[in-house]
Amino acid sequence: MTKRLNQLVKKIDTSTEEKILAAAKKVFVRKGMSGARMQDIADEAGINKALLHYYFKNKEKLFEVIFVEAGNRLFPKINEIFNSDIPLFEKFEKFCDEYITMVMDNPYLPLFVLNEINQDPEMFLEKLWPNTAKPNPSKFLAQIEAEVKKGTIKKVSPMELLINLIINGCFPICC
Amino acid sequence: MTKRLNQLVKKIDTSTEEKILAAAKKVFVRKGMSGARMQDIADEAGINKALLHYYFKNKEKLFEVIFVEAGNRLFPKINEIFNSDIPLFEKFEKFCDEYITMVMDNPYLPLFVLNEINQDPEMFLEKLWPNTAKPNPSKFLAQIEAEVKKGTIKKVSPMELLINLIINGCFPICC
DNA sequence: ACTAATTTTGACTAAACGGTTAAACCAATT
DNA sequence: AATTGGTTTAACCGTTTAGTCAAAATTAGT
Repeated sequence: MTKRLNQLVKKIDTSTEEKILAAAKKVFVRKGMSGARMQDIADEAGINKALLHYYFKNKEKLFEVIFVEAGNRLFPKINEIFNSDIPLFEKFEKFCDEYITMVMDNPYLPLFVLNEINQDPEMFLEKLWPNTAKPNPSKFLAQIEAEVKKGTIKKVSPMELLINLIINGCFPICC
Repeated sequence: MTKRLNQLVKKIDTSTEEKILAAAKKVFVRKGMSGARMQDIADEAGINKALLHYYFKNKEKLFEVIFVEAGNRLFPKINEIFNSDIPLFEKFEKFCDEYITMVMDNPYLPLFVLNEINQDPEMFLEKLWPNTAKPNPSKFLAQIEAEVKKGTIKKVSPMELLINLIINGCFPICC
């Protein structure tokens, strides 16, 4: 009786791994790698600290999972959007819409990712970049060049424009 | 002989306090409060770790000095510029010029300050804000309203405009 | 109901870290 | 030369922290 109930509850309840990941995300994103404590994550997940090491080898591995997930959410389908065939200004709209929505749901995410990339740029290149669809800026660049020649926009560096979009999205509403 | 030489060297050499502050700035700005190690700062300054506590009571106090100094450099004379009587677009130019120059000299500063404010907003309000000339946005706001009515610029929130200027300055050249 | 495998825990360890202390050092004064 | 006061250091201390381990609890198969 209780067994069947437990099984049912187990299926309904979020699994331990999911609880850990949710807790780790919350703590890491808020405090950063060096500021986060394994004990805090365990408390947040409502489990024993040793269980963290049972599911994830060590702090670094657990952080890596969160960081990669956060990065893939922050730079979601930037390339998919900007490499696609839709007109440039529709790209801006689509990007801003999706991006700002995401930032509003995860306010601390951009600063977190930006900061951790700053702390350890190699990890970004090794762990995040390979998982992302590689950029093919040629199309995006060509579209910008075209608009510049038409005179619809001023001459800008495509990369700077992208960075501006990403950075400005960090503070869509606050203050 | 050596005594006189030492005296001379002592006067020529930067003082210990200056060496500590320079080292602390370098380490704190790079690694953040939680990531910085007192030993690293001591090593960077080329001194014993205990000497840090001789000049500054503890890590928190030393950090505070660096944070306040960094903040006062990052938000330098924003108010002085934006409260002044010069025309709006000259304000933009002056601000961008001074600000970007500063960021180029201290690339890690904006992200550092932004991040630490995020970690402990109260410290910002208690330690940094009081040392800054209070803002008087009314003039700035009025100027923007005027330009909007003239049609020279689109309708924007003055605060958002300021934030955009500050944030965009974080990545003036890189990438 | 019994057993084996999996999951979870409390207690523990070793290292890292912030901070303290007493002694050594050094220039200036007498 | 001895004394004094500010400066610097090596050694040390207590706490925190990531990580370990064996035992307990739970689950799943028979």
